[in-house]
Amino acid sequence: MKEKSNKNSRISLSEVARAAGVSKMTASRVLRGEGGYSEKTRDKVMEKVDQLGYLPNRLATVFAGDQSSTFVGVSIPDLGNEVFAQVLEGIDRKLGSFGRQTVLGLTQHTQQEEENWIRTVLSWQPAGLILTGRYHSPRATEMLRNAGIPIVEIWDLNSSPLDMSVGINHFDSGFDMGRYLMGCGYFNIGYVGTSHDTANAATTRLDGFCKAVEGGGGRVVKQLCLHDTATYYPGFYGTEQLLASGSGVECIFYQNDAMAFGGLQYCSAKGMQVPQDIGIAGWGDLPIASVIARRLTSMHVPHLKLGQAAAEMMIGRLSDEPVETCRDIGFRLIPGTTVRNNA
Amino acid sequence: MKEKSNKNSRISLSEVARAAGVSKMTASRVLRGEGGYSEKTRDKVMEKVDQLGYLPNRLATVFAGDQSSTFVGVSIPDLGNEVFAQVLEGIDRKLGSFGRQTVLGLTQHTQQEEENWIRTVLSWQPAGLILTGRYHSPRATEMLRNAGIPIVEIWDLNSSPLDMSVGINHFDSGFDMGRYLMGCGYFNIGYVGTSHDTANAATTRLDGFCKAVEGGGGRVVKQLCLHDTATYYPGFYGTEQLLASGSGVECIFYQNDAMAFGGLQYCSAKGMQVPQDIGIAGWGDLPIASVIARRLTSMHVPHLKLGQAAAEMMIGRLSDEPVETCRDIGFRLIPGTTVRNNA
DNA sequence: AAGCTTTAAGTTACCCGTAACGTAAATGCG
DNA sequence: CGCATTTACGTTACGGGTAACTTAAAGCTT
Repeated sequence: MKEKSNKNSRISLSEVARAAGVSKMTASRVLRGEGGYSEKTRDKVMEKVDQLGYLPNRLATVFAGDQSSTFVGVSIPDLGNEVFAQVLEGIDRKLGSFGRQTVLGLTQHTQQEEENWIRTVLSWQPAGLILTGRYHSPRATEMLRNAGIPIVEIWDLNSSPLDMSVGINHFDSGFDMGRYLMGCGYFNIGYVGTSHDTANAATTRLDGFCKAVEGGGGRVVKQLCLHDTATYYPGFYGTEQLLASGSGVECIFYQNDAMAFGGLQYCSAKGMQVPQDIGIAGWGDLPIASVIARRLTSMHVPHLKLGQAAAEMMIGRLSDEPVETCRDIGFRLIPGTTVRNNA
Repeated sequence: MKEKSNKNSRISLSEVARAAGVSKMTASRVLRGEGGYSEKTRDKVMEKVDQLGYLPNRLATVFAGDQSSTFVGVSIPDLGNEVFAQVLEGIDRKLGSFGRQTVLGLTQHTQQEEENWIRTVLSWQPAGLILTGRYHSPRATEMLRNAGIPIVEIWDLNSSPLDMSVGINHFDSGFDMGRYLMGCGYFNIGYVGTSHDTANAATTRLDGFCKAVEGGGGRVVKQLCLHDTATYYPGFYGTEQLLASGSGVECIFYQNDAMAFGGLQYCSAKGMQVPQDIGIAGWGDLPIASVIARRLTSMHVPHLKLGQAAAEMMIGRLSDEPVETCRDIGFRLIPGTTVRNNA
């Protein structure tokens, strides 16, 4: 009655063995190629494998407990942000080349989503987890500690990680950008970003940025768009609001390049010249930043390399190789031509 | 000796049951909330669950064969292409809201990679598969047919799908763009894209495009960059090569928006005015296309909606609801301002 | 209070592949 | 040729959870 079609129709090892006239164990040995059978037997078994279209059930293997799974859970805040898409691509390609599969989780930047996803994915006995960000809910942290599997926290470099960490120091990158803009002669500087109820890397960047600017005698005017994803449109409207507030900023630093493009577009729509009338600086250095007419001032982070490094650390740990638990992937300021040159 | 830490340390249901002084079965019933136990027993079990930090092992449940897994395999060519990143986001969000997890596979546009991934992911007993594209290797096709699970082929609408299909008619979208550009008064039109050894949606678009242009008395000059991903730089250099070839094209249609941005940049770097000196048309309508100074002529495809539709079809099929097997998600031509207006 | 029904458990078997162990036949060797 | 060793298998048990069945106790009815 009840259709369990796939379960019933799936060919099992026993069926292959029976068809080949050998025991389950012999068939298993042939499939794993670990020896202990004759050529004739091997051919017989392999013939039936092809004939019946047998596909092994990895669930059973892992479940038997003699092997760990080949899954790695990877949590990413969202893919609308090109940066994270590239990080994910770097991770998946590298994991894939080592025979591991990515189980994706989009956390939408919330700890609750992350916690739910962690609970679910742990129930699938993953070989390890790669998580974006260093801030997790208390329950999540507890589950992660108890999981007993390798964990790589990426993006936001964490000097005391749960297990391993790779990323950059966001505070420093914000600080460097602040110092650079001050060096360009700006003092009254705006910031346009999105607001988050929980701590995250963007907030840390802003902290570093403020420290540099305010420590250098400047002023930071913040414009945080509520409940918006950090893309073009909030960049556009955030800029409009900031400029309308009468704060008289001479330069705007954005949470990321996408928002900066939105800002550029607003300024150009209003007939403002960049950088003559206003300076614009982004963060993240999207590929397109080097392809628009004016090179966007930004902060370059090697996204793909970051993803690959995370996957390498995971693979290394899974192979019991010694791995560094904390890796700084670095960033590089791109001067660009969208802020005035102080030279 | 050998550390199998996670295996040994993971708390099992039996341990919870023993701690609570009940049988495994009773504990199982409590956890599934299916009744047949007293309140006192429930509290006792739940107390131990919290105390020991028990996490169920879904592998065992699925393996037992009484439930299908909550995994859905999703293959995507690459995430460097923003379009596919958004499709994936749409899929994962929707699947997640129904308690399903995405197992990712990046196929790098090759059938061999896809086949390998399919083999692996099927061994994990997924509930279903969502595949980008309609062209699979013969072995892959055979495995898919035998798998006995729901399969959604996305992106390239397939009127006779393996199981279900959702996407757009790429031939028609190419045709419509060809007719539009002819209508703008262009006759000598270039195409810049990447070359693929296997059939794919971009090739189908080009076929439709050629049919419209050549059928209307025009000419298409193709410039296919070998072995390159379809992003900004091949767009830039492909444009350079096409213009250097002396074909005298008046307008260029690109494989996608990213390549078109590369072309725009090349033209602007060479001092050519768009659309006065040359027309530029992209495909895909990236979010940034509406944020640059000139609105890029393009073809809009509802990416996020496409992903969500795919996930909905999958969920529907898994819930034994009747679902349409073939869904056209549609496209819309964006006239933009990067081709001359024939009005 | 006897008899019946309901509730709250426990027991057994099973899913699929593999480790560990057992065994019979083939081979090697002096 | 007889004994030790290797090869080529087969057999049993197991992992973690659940379906199906069984059993004991409690509740209800008249």
